[in-house]
Amino acid sequence: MSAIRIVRTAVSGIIYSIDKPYDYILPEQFGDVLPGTRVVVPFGKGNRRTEAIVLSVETSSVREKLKSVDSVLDDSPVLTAEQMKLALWMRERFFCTVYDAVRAMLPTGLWYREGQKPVSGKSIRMAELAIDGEDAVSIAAAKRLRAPVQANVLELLAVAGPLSVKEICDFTGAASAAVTALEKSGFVEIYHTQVYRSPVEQSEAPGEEICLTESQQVAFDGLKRLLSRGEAGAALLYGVTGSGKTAIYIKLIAESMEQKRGAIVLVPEIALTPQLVKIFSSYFGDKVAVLHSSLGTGERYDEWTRIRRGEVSVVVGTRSAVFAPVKDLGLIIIDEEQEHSFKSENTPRYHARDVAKYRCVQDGALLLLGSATPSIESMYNAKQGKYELFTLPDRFNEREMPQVFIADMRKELKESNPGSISSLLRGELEKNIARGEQSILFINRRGASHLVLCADCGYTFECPNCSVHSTYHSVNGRLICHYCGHSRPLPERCPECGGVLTHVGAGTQRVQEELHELFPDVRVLRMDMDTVSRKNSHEQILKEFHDKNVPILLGTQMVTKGLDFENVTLVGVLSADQSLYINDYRAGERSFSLMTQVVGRAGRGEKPGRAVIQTFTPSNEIVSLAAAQDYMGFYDREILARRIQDCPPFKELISIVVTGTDENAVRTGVKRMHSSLVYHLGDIEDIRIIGPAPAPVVRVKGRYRYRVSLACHYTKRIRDTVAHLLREFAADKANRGQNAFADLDPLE
DNA sequence: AGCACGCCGACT
DNA sequence: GTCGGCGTGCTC
Repeated sequence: MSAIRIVRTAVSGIIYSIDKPYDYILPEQFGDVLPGTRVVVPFGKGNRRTEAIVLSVETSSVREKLKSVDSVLDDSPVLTAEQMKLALWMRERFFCTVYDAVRAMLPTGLWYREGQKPVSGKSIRMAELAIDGEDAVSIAAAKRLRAPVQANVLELLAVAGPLSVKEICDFTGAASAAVTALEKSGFVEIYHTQVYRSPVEQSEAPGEEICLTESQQVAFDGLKRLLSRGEAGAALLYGVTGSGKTAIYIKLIAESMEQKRGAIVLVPEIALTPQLVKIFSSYFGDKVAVLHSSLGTGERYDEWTRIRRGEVSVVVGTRSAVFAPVKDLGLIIIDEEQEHSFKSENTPRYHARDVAKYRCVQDGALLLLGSATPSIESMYNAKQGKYELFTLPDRFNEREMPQVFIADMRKELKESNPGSISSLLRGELEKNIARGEQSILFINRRGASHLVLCADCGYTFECPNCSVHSTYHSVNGRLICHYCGHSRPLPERCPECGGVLTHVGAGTQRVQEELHELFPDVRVLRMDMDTVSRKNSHEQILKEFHDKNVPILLGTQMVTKGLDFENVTLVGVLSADQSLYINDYRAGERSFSLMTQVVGRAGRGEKPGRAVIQTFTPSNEIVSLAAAQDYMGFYDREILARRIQDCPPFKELISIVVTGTDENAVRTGVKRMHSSLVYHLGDIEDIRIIGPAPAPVVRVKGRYRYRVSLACHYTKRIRDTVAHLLREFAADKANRGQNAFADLDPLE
């Protein structure tokens, strides 16, 4: 009997607790199949078709009772050996299935769904001269009388070089038959090429020569030295807002391209990619690709393909772009590295910074973290010498930092101003309007904004599925749940006592109305999730703000970053409190970073800037540190708190979350999990086992969520034990109907 | 007997 | 997660 081939695979569509390698017979007919290739296999009792990825191929002479591979999805591996290793590492570290990790690395179009064809590249016909240009011109002259169309085509190709058949036909008015005829006679060669649906907006003008300031030059030289070593390294570039980090990124990328190595640049938000892509493409042309979640399936697939083929040297994108299959990776830049969007809140619950570190070690690449307000962890690592620290202390062109005022909202209330604009801010706005200068107002919409409550009994509207307050949308007059999307009309009176309903806290719409009352003739542009949902609308709003010199831009998170307008001389933080007082050890860091960024929006041009921070607690130290733009002061204060709280960077936090529809069952489930953790890990000296407690949002989409958290050093023993307990939890009948998952370094 | 439903447990 | 198997209990 001849040897049979067996593939060891990681299958999709399974839960973590049964994720392990599954072996299948690989029938002869499939030819060579390498690790990293996707296959379809029968799985489970019903033998339903499941996508799987080949981990390894072995031969065996003994016929085992195994099922057989159904089909092979890829001609060649879609993941490299390194990527497969990364997937296995992610499973260990983030408690996901191997395939969860694989899915994060592949573009959506590649996924297999029964009966559905995967997206493939579009191919077009290209025509090129098969003879040299001068010959083509003389042949064209000879053909002029008998075949004038062919003659035109030849002349065009001689001048313009390779063109698509369609372009030729459009340009000369020829039928494609003319081109085919030229191919037959051997003058022209026709070939097929991929046409890429590229979302990269090419910049028309090439980028200007970059001149670095003295401090930029020092940082660049140091980073260049690290990059040229060609071994894994990490650095933190701490540069105040407007200090010119992007210029250093560009020079560094150019340097790595010089060394024939690729780069990945991660940005926190989709909204920031087009700007950066445009700048980068002015320096690196079509060597730039962009990857983020709002690309269409086709676009994403094409960008991914270009990257994989090595046609791209720079990838710009959001979190998942950290997996971009860049050839000879030499550099990963994470801009605004403290941003929470680099942490995934869904399976696989990875942090892009962790993945980037792993990839840099794998590839001997440099990891560069850039920020005006580095995360406490990163600054700590820099101070400990784990990262090299580079500092850009000055704003570009030596512009002054804005002058910051703090408005006491308690006083406003006492002086019977119940609105969301303090008299101080109103005064500053008036000045700006009079001078024809622009202002940006920032609302933190987290938490209680858009809250509707009863003025008499204090009744508030909660979503019937989730334990969060519903958000009132005046567009359709409905209460909408921010988490599950459930919506219902707003009743006219309080359903409890019949009292009058009032709006508390303010969303962008409410503030816009208020601004309209204060300044009836002044235009206010609004930028938030509602107005930005349409494609490209973000840029349209900003363009309008800039071009039409609209006096006031009002918005949420998205107004805080990347915007650079000369005429903006005033910014306002309408309520600093909402983010300060949420129950999360990073609330201070988040608020400080937010306020610093907002303040940094003012005075980017010639004129000096002002900022107004409104708060009900003006004595809060973080507010005053942000007002003073004193990051190091903030760091010194915060690092002490972190040490006391047993939080990162001193300890890692891992939460184990139990979810289910029956609240009591979930509570007993999480208690069981808690005692297992105490039993298995209680002997560790410096571990803290916290909880169990309801998750910050205890009910989401009808499921209750309770959690128990560990503050500890993230050792192999911890990983193995948590993995073991998750499997044990799933296997225990007592936990039927409940789900347990672990989240390393959870967001809140 | 015949079947609807819910729970169990295995998944290569 | 998802399916078939199988027990329970109800109905014809």
